[in-house]
Amino acid sequence: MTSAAPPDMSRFLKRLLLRSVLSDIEQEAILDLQGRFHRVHAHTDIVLPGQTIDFACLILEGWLGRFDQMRDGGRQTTAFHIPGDMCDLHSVVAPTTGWGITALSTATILRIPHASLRALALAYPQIAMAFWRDTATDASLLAKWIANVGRKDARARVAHLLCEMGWRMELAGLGTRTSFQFDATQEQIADAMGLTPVHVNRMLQALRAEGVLTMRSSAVDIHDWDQLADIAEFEPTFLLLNEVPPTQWAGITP
Amino acid sequence: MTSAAPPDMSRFLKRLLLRSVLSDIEQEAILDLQGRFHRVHAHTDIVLPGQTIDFACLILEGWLGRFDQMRDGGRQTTAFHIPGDMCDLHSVVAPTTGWGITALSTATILRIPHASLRALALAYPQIAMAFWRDTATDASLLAKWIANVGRKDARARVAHLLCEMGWRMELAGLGTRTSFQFDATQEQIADAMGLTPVHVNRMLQALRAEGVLTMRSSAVDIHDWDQLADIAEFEPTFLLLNEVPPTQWAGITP
DNA sequence: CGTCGTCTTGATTAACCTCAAGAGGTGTGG
DNA sequence: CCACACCTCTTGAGGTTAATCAAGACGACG
Repeated sequence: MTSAAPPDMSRFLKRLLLRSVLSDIEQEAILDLQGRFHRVHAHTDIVLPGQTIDFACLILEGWLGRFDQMRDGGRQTTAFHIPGDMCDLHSVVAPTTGWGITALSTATILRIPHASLRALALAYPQIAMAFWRDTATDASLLAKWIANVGRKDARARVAHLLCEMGWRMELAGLGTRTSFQFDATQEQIADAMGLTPVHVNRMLQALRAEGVLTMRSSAVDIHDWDQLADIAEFEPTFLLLNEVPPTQWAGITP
Repeated sequence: MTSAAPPDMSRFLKRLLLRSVLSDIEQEAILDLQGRFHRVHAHTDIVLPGQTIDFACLILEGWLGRFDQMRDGGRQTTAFHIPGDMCDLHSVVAPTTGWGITALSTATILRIPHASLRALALAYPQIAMAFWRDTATDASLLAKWIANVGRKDARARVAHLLCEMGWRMELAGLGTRTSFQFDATQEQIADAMGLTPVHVNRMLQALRAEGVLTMRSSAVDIHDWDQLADIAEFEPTFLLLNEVPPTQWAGITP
């Protein structure tokens, strides 16, 4: 499904402003970006591995996953993306993908032409820096995921994912870090954490039994943030929120 | 150990030119970068997790690892870096690190001030794009590592690492993909692959027993590239070499 | 010559996977 | 409105991979 673009770059701009300072003119330029509106069902692949693309995907609603595919068809999710994320902004400088993007829920996205994004980056050096910083943030999350998958046990991995998503949802204005909507199936979590769905199930049960959280339908409620963060060895440094003074963080209660 | 900077940006420029097109003026600007020369011993930490830095590390000789540290002191290496890599170029836009950098061998590096790099990016939009692209390449390798650690068994992980290093060494002009110097200890490989040194040892033995490679002292010789690539499910797409027409690839025989 | 780092080997253990089956919920078509 | 299919979650039993623990061999270096 495709239609003309309702202008809704505000969440994306807000995300950039978490880490970058942009002038009014630069902010206007971001808000003026145009894209093609799409609505996709859950389990739809939006970008396939190996494709060369000329657009980037801005999420308006729902959530997507970036994945790498194995020969046997098995998938490893390498990143989760929520509304406000331009989930493959880096494809502007690397349009031939090794990865794919899939809709993990029903989602609405805007496809923004690379040409527009490149034009902005070339015209406004500070926008180029902000885009570069966004890619660096993405890389920082990837590095943290390597550490989680490589060195932590299953329970800590799941705990860390929930801490990460809590922070990111709160930063995106979609709930608080201890209470947010996250309608991931246990299989989707497994694909991301390098585990099997069965084992994710047992680890979530363990966390519930410890009383640190509940997950009913798609609502995550973290009852004991400190304990969950302790289990996960969660440190928010990797979210790269130090780049801008806290006064510019919108709606964040530390 | 520190001294005045002998200008040796040529490897770094060559690396950028693998994926980006830069004019003569832009290339000159890169070559004119100045840095502070350091010689470090193996096992020296160059950047510690949590530090805020105002320089980036260009490797002239030897090799470094980027790592994440667990509470118990255990380390997960998230990237290996070889001569020509500016291993934390992304720190220009994210100077407060969640990671650290350590010398995996005796190495010589140049510390390039963020200010110089930022000035270049702001003055030359195409250099900004090239730096952004370099960070995207870094992120692409990180994503591939997640997939390896999350979904492949130990033998395939080790095989993939050797394929990756072979390609990168060849691209950097430091040998061929089937024959290169790689003086990693089995413990360093284990830290990177999410394994124990004991198990890395057994996997290397298995690969040697299959006749696909030999590793004596620091020399890697891959006798059967196709089989090793098959074991590893290695596809070079993730190295992002499609950005520039092959005529610009220096000294590569496909 | 002795020490230290690295590699190697063996035995045991633990974490996680695989396979299998059932329960609960939801959407769909007759 | 009910029957059925399908998806997700759950539980159990048994199997496999890789970790852990321990010790010896080898080589480099002082």
